[in-house]
Order: sequence, then structure tokens, then C-alpha cells
Amino acid sequence: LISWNSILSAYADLGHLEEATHLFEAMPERDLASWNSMLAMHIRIGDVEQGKRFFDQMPHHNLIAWNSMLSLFAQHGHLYQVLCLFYAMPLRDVVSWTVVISAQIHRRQFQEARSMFLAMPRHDLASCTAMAAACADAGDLDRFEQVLEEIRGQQEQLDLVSWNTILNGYSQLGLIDECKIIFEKMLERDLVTWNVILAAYARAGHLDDAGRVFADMAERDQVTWTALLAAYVANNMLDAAVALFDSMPQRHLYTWNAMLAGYARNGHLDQAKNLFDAMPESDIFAWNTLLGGWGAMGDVANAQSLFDSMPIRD
RNA sequence: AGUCUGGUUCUUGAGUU
Repeated sequence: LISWNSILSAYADLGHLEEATHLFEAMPERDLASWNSMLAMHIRIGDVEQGKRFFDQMPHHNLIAWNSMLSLFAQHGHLYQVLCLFYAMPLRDVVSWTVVISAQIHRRQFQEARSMFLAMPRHDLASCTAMAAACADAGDLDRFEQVLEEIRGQQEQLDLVSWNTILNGYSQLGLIDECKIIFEKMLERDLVTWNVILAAYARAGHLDDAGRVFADMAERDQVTWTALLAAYVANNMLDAAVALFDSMPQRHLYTWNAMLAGYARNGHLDQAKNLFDAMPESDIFAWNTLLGGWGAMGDVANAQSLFDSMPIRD
């Protein structure tokens, strides 16, 4: 059963609905972990309706199943669904509370998140880390450091995620020197660590340091490339940005949007429009960027016609 | 021993503690 579940879990991680469903139905027996893996798959692919249906078909629910539903709503549903379920659940643990808090943070409801955080019966490393990230995001240094104090007082050892959160937090709070100290102190680093320190230098306007970090990195992903591109764009280094963009091994939507912003911000609306038309997909960020570019140029006609043709507006 | 849920990094603009 555990072997079956392991394979099922792998499909869930990859988001392979067909294979997972097939496997699930072919399994000689199933336990809660099997059902919960299927729920995890619905979280991954973001199918709230199917997920609900699946949940209702389950013979029993344990806390993980309830938390999975909570997480499905948190990531792909509405906040009121999260809260309704949270209060209706037969049991809650620290994970349940953390899911709710994260949902509130994602929706920028910091006050509410903080109230929940203070109300929960127990804090662990993950809940504190989520709260610390929120404080840094809100620019609240005092509360950020308060949460760090609490983390240091806990039994649980800091893990890499928490260290990365702290590093990024100081970067968001504008304390680049603190970032340097922490980065040097870190015994273990992963790709996120490197991406965070790269973005930290970029945010601080230390483009040379950002470039040096980039060159030193053993491994790079889309975030790495886009972070450096965005750094060039933010510092009006359009030529460098274009050269980097052209040399990139792969691009995702964030990358295209960053380049688009580079053109738009420098008044190169023709180039921006060409790039926009060449984009494999576009989202609200892309639309707003182009719209803002024309707006800034006083090109009301183009802005208006783009606005009228937008599939989504916010 | 090994399987299921929560926390960290990159893009536009507006708004909010």
C-alpha cells in the first residue's frame, strides 16, 4: 500500500490527474493517505469543485483531509470559504491555523493575520516564519524582529526556509548590511538563498554586487534570470536588459513582463508593443504595463483601445 | 525505514496596516 501511495503522491506532485485517477482506481486497497494524495493533486491543479466532490466521496476524514480542503480554498478559493471551513472543522491543529494565516497574508490582510497569529494556541517554526514574512512585507521592522526573537526561543532549530525568510525580510526592510551578515553566517544555502541575496543587492541598487552574485551562482533558474533582468530595468540599464533577455536560456511570463516594463518605462512603446505581441501568453501585469506606458506618454488613443480589448481588468 | 495538508525568492499599476 505504501508503494502504491508513493507513486500516487508522485503523480500528485506532478499534477498528472489522468494517471493519478487511473492509479487510484486500480489500487487493490486505499487508505486515508491515498485519498489525501488525491486531494493534494486537486490543490496542485487548483480545481476547487472537483476537490470538493472528492472530499465528499471520502469514507472518512482525518485532520490532514480537513487541512487539505482548507488549503485548497486558501490557494484557489475565497477567503470566506477558508474561514467558514476553519470554524466548521471538527479539529484544528497548528497547520490549520497557519493555512488560514497564509491565506490572509496572500490577500494582504495583515491585521487579521496578526490577530489569528496571536489567537492560535501554539506557534511553531512554520507559523512564525509565515508571520515574519508578513511583517517584513508590511515594512514592520519591530514586529519582524519580535517574531525572530520568538523563533530563536523555540525548541525547533531554524531550517533553510526560515533563514531564507529572514534574509529576504531584511532585504525588504532595506537593511542590506544585515543581509550580508546573515548570508555569510548561513551554513547551508540553496537556490532560493542565492536568488534572495541577488534580489537584495538589486533592490539596494548594488548592481555590481548583484552581477557578481549572478556570476558566482552554480545553478540558476527562471527567478535568477528574471531578478537580474528586473534589476537592470529598475536602474534604467535598458541595453544590458535587452542583451540579457536575448541571451536567456528560458523565459517565463515574469521575464517577459520585466522586459516589457523596461521598454515601456523608457518610452519605447513600439518595442513594447512588438514584444507584447510576441509574448506566448499575457496576464494582467502585461496589460497594465503596456497600458501604463501609453498612459505615461499621453497616448490616450492606444491606451483606450488596449483597455477596451483587455479580457481582465482590476 | 519509505507515502497524504501549512511557512521563504523574480514582473505592472492602484490601494492598505
